[in-house]
Amino acid sequence: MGNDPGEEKREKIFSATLKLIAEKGFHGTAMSKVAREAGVSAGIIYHYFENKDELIIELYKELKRQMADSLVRNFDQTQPLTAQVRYICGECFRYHLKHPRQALFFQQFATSPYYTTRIEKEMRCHFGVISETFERGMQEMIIKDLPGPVIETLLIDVASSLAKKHAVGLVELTDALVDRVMDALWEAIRN
Amino acid sequence: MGNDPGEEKREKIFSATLKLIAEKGFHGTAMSKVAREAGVSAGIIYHYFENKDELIIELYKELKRQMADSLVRNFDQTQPLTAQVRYICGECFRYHLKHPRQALFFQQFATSPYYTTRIEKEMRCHFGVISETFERGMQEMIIKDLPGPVIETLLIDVASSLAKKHAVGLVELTDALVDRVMDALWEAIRN
DNA sequence: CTATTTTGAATGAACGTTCAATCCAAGGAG
DNA sequence: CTCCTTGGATTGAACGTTCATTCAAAATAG
Repeated sequence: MGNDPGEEKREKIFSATLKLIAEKGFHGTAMSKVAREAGVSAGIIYHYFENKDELIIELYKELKRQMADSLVRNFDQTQPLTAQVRYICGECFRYHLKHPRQALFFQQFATSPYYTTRIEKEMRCHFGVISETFERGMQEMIIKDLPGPVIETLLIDVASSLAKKHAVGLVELTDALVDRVMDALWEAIRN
Repeated sequence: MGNDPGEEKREKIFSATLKLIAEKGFHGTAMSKVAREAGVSAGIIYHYFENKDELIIELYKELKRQMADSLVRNFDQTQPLTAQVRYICGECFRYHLKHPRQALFFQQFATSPYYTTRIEKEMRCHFGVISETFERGMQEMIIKDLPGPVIETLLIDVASSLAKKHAVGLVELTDALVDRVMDALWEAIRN
């Protein structure tokens, strides 16, 4: 896979940034530490990113894209809506449990000044299939007619919040517990 | 109300700290900025608190106490258990919507190195009535037997996530919508 | 007067960012 | 094959700023 070597370096910087931010938070993550963790010099980060803020926002977009891909990849639109919602919910949990650093990062990002409507709307396109499915579910009165961001909160934010608590040891998310939480969320959403 | 003037200053420092931490996070909140926001000199903070860490921990304890008070204030133990549990759920959800800064602060604190079992056990006493009610609710099968942190996520993290989205304009939280979300969450929690 | 509260300049460490200097791969010339 | 040129990639020391914290001195209270 003769990848662009610059792309490789970008990824190294991304993954070092993700690791440190998950551990120490935004302001606890120094650019010099990112450089050390990525095995590059401090200056080179500014060759690939304008500054620290842009690095963090670009990382968020990249991770959001990856998550959306993962949710949509095996999504089956021929299934009944109940199954579709459960699937999305389940994938969400599994994804965040499998990538605890991303869960920690997402939580921090969502409660930071970086989080804006502009960025969130920019990311909407990656979740097209999913939101369309929910809209149809609402029209057919199968699920409650709640605004998209509310549904997102109930599925995605709950998953990342719980995954974060799992990552720091506040709760143990067994498969059985995840199933029960998904059941509970379905009760919340369905009509 | 001839309050201790030192207590007034403490409160000023607390509210400045809360505001800045909710906006910028722990590391993004400089002591000098806290001082400016509180309208005091930088040095005086160290007269009331040993250092930044102690300030943050004391703020957490104070806010936790305030929240517990607010939940218990109009709590009516003569009501049927279902009404009691619902009442607490509703108050909790509304409290965090009403105090988004506290919600953001709690979220940050809970997943930071500041958060320890020791502090949490110290705070238990303020939630006596509340946790007893939840326990009885679970025993009598009124609500689902889910771990505390999961219930907390459904009430508190959902509330603060929605409050944030409301703040950036991603969704408009009308009273009617809040009621509907609260109903939905009750469906998730109840048995 | 004494005792307590308050100030804000001073301190050294750590931060984000810059940039002159170097490295290195690729290619043409001899 | 060797030498020279070229331009982007990379380095790390250096810069100015900001940080948490301290403390002698000033203000205030009793």
